[in-house]
Amino acid sequence: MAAVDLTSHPGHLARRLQQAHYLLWNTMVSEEITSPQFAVLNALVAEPGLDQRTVGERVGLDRSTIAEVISRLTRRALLDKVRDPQDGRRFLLALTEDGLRTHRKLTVRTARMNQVFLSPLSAEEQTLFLELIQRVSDAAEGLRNPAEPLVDQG
Amino acid sequence: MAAVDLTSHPGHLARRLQQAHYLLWNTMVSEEITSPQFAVLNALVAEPGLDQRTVGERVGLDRSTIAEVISRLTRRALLDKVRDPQDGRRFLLALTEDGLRTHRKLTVRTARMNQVFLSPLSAEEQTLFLELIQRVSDAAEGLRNPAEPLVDQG
DNA sequence: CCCAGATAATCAGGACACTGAGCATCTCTC
DNA sequence: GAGAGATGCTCAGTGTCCTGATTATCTGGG
Repeated sequence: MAAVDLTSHPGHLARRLQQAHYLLWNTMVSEEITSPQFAVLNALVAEPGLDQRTVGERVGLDRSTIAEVISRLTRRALLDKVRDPQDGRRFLLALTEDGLRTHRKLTVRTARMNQVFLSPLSAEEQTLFLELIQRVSDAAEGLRNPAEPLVDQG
Repeated sequence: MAAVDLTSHPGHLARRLQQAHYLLWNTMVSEEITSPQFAVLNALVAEPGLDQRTVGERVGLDRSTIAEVISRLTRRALLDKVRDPQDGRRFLLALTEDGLRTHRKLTVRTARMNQVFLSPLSAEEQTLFLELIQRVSDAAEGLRNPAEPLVDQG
């Protein structure tokens, strides 16, 4: 009676986009390491010694998810986890030799995959595409932590 | 040493986009019904009496995931599941009165949410955005089932 | 010094999302 | 009509994702 066309729903399309990416990642990059796991490795290459929460912030994962991802990476000996002697609540994270090697290897493959993934778009469209996604995500993200809680008392 | 800028990675951005959408959906549409669940309801409004596999195909969910989603919707009495008398393997699915009501209610809220979600973009950008996502997803999806398996024997 | 609030991590519980394996049913062919 | 292959569904296992509650630790005020 009143069904909607889901192709005009950005949320639905976002889900499909991620599935498409998952598929391509699995065939072109790795069946062992997932895309979020690579993001964590990458964050620790950029800034070794970060704590869990901060890594999560860098790659966009909440406290629970980042804990799980890190536990898997630790189990596979791709990163080390040490109590911060300065602050007993924190764990300091850093890649192992194996983690570094893995990151290097996957970086190359990831670049190739991104090319294939975006190949249906022209060069200008690709740039625009990335920019549009980012603007939409950033805006919605902003709604989560209202920077200024809107003064509404006289 | 060689960390990558994830903002140029469409996969990473796709994940962030979906998280942003999840957040907005949760606050503006429903905390009970998820976006994939709404997609299933919507598919059954359009075509009542579909079987599980076909619904999954319509909304982009694999056989296992669609089974779980349907089991949740059935548990909440939003849809009915009946053995196909013509084909004992199939279950025929159709919305209950409650399911129809829920779909109607959420359709309105979803439209509002989509507006907010896309509001950082101009009207032209919005159209373009949806089109670009779809083109990328469709292309990657196409790699899954090669329509013509490329004859390579002389 | 001690306690209250903030902060890092864990745990429990729920919802997607995929693959591979297995079961029931249908269908096609001989 | 009996076996072979295809097809719809379920189940087991893994990996994101989220929220709410709990635990351990730190910090600041009295």
